[in-house]
Amino acid sequence: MTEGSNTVAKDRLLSFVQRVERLEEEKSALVGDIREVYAEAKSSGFDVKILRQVVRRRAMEAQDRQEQDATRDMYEQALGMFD
Amino acid sequence: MTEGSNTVAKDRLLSFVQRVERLEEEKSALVGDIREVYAEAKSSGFDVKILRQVVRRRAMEAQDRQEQDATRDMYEQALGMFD
Amino acid sequence: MTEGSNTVAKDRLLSFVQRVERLEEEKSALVGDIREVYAEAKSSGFDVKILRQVVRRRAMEAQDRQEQDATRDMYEQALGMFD
Amino acid sequence: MTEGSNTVAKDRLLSFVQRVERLEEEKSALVGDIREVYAEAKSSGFDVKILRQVVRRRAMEAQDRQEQDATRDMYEQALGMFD
DNA sequence: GATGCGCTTTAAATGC
DNA sequence: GCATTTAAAGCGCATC
Repeated sequence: MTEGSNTVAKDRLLSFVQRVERLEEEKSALVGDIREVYAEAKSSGFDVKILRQVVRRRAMEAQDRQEQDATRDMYEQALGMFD
Repeated sequence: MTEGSNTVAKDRLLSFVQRVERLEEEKSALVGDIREVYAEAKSSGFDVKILRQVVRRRAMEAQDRQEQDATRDMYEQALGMFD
Repeated sequence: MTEGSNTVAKDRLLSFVQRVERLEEEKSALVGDIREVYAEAKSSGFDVKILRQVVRRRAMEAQDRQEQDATRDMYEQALGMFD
Repeated sequence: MTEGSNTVAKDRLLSFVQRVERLEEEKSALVGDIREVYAEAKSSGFDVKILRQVVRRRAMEAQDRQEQDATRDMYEQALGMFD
């Protein structure tokens, strides 16, 4: 075959792969940007690990977060983890 | 060759692989056991997700955990997340 | 104090957090886009799991990839995994 | 109350947590053992990363593995990754 | 009400 | 030892 039977599938495959690769590239750039922000925060004296936690927790609805905290607190009290 | 030159390496390779597989098997069994404990806790009315958090947090040294909590609290206060 | 002493730190904190959140938002959008491409590929009959492997493998230098394949092949031959 | 109303729940909670912790401990030991086997294999000249792949692949049914390889090969051929 | 499936999260491994 | 990358596990949904 010249321009054989599976050319279409081949082309689609390549198209999908390339679209993903393009998006992955952009994603990598953003990951780099985020890293830079944290690096800057760190050099301003903030604790990066905690900052990441806070960002995650802000993404949760306040309601959910506070309910989770309350439940966990209750369990940890019961276990004497604050004594 | 009968009992060819690479038989030793082959045997070592197989031995390593089998040792790992044996250990992985035991590990899988434990993972299953852990899952069962959580399932039991759940049917006693506990919140499994929070329980997992608590177990994780107990594994940290109490000191570290409380320091982390305090730092995070300070940041979250500053961000008005409790208002 | 009016506009107290820690206002600056507070503002910097908020600024860092918001910059990260903005970037995370963009990142999430990209992750969503990638997911969509795979979903589309899937509904064209492609195997998404394998596609992801292929994308990862393309990211490795062709050289590395072929070396890895060769080594793994050797091990698997030695273990009789193709018999 | 002395031996108050929630003592039972408290006890159950502690019991669950401790059971999990015991199992997690054993699991950690196994993870350590596995790591040691790989370390030993490495010092015998084997490539640990590839070994891990092989162990994973042996865990898949041979059938599944060969199907996956065939599918991936087809895709990679279509993408000209072997040219 | 189970079983698969995809998304999220957590843990482990790899490389600097 | 730390940070990034990769694999595994948990969780929720949707479907039958």
